[in-house]
Amino acid sequence: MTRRKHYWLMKSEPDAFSIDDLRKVGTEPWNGVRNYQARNFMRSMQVGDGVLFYHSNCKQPGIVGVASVASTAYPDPTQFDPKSDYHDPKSTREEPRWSLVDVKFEKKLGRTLSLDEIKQHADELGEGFALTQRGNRLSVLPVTAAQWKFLLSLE
DNA sequence: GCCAACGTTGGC
DNA sequence: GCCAACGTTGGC
Repeated sequence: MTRRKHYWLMKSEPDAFSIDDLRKVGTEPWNGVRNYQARNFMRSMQVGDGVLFYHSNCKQPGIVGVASVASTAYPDPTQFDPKSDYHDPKSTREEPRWSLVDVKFEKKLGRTLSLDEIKQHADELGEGFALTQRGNRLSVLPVTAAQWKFLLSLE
């Protein structure tokens, strides 16, 4: 079953894991997502989907690179690890609560598309752009093909 | 470091 | 099932 490529935006704190870190390792299991909506988005991802890599909680928040989905969703191993910050004692191997996908580096943008700049294009991006919706803290969110194309045209 | 916004938890 | 308390996110 094939379907059209979908697009996503995934946030990461550069102090913890930056676009340069992703370039270094190539592919990274996107562990630690502990929000059901974000998890459900990951479960609907397919290999080859496009990912905008976003730096959050830092000096210049914004889109810094492009990645792709490199696996379908599978259980996040950190949920079973008592020593991990992401350990979830309520999750079992029989019925894992949390999932992740592997994310693969594609490219780093020539410049950061800052949140400030993105907000200035609210009209082109439309009402439905989850990133700039008030109070939205989702770390994984969908991007339409039109939004994807527009955002990357800003580079 | 502050704090608004939001999700989750748990007592009732 | 309500909702207050608490924890987290993330811009500023």
